[in-house]
Amino acid sequence: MNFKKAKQNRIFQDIVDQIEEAILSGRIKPDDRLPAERDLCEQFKASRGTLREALRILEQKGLIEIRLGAGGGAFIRESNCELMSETLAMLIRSKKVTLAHLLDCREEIEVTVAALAAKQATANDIANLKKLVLTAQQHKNNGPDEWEQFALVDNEIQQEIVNIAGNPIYDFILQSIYDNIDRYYGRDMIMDENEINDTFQDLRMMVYAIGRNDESLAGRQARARVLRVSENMEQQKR
Amino acid sequence: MNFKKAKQNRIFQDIVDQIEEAILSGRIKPDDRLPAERDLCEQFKASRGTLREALRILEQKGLIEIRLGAGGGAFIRESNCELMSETLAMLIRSKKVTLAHLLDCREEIEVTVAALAAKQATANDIANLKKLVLTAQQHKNNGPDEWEQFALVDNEIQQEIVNIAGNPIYDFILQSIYDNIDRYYGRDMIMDENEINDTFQDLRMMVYAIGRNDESLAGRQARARVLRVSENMEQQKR
DNA sequence: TTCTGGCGAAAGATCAAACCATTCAAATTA
DNA sequence: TAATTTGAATGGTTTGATCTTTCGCCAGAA
Repeated sequence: MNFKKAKQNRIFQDIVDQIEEAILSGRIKPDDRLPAERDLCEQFKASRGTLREALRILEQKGLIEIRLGAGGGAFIRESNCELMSETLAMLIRSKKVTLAHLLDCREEIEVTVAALAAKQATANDIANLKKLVLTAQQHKNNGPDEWEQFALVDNEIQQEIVNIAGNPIYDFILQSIYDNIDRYYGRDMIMDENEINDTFQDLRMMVYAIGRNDESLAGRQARARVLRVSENMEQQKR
Repeated sequence: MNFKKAKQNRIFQDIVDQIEEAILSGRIKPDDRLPAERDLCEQFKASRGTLREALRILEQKGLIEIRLGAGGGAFIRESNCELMSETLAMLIRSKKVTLAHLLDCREEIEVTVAALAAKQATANDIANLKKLVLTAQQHKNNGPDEWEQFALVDNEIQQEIVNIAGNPIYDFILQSIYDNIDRYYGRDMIMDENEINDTFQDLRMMVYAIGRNDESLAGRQARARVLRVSENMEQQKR
């Protein structure tokens, strides 16, 4: 037999479970506010200390956000991948994961995602992508003042490709990886004209490949693109 | 500018940071025990309630485990991917992720990992894999009594391949995905003789491909293998 | 000698009742 | 009208007591 140890009942855990269930089942929605601590104590018939331990756990799980002062309290949060990012960050801090691991993983997953997107893209998806590429092209041609916006559209395209791939797990993983790469390098990425042009070509080709539902080409282009980004980072590091 | 809001100083957060730093930097090691709550209060000059909120957070992060009774206390835990699994589990419960997403993601990542392993496998790695395949073959040939051990060796081989790929992020992600698939299906996987034979052939071929450093073939074999597992699951579901 | 039950200390779990600090908004004042 | 004051709501922290679980030890029984 293989039973798990029956953890002793801890009141705060029961409170956590109840609130968590209410949130995840959608019974209470993002931006809703839980009753004040003192009221919750009444409802759960628990002391404030115990209740607060429960709130700490929910807060750390990213399910609620606690605001101070009048009108404050525990607010339900939109779920996001912050917790996954934090987990990765811990693995990095404990030296189990390095920057090279992050970059490699990003490369492989972006390739996978691009191929998936190519396999599944509908006419509608492709039209959207092409529109975004046009926008990017305009920003590029309008000169250095709009390069920042170019970078934004670049991100939008990447995001759209992940959406087309249709599996939110990749989205969460990639977001977490980006977050942690940013912590190494800072968020800002400086490109000169050549790099902008190269990046744009990569984008155009990748969208072209996805438009033709060519998985293999899309994957290759995705790899080319992400390798260029990695190189750019390596240079700025020095 | 893009600063994060400077959260007001919360004492328990400061305590969490200090202990977390001590753990992740290795100043205190797994199985070490923190001082008793009442002693820690002294050291941090904080009340027990505050200290306990900090311990709750550390416990939730999987960094410590709290045992009750005499000789109990807060013990440093070996870091593992439990937290990542929990995160995934929450995404599933909130309906953002489905079983199909898990299976797809598993498929793509195992393919990626097999290809990486093929690219990087050393002679030593390959020898290890072949030894494991031989063990599996013996268990298979020894009949139904040893099929359970066959399954174990099967897992070992998969684990070894992830190790050869050399990027722990894949390991964490895959473990988390397995954990969550198990929660759907239960841990036990029943195979008949045909399935055992097929699985063994997949294994053999995959190791063969890795042994020849043939990324493409390794990837294809990995896909064949994981698809077979998925099918088996689908059947048992009915 | 060896097993068993009970006792007491260690350590976490919980409770209760304060008081402090922050924030918002309504009331007051210049 | 605009700036300032003030009060209430709400989370943050403290203190100290009590309950519960667990472990080790020891005396008595088999």
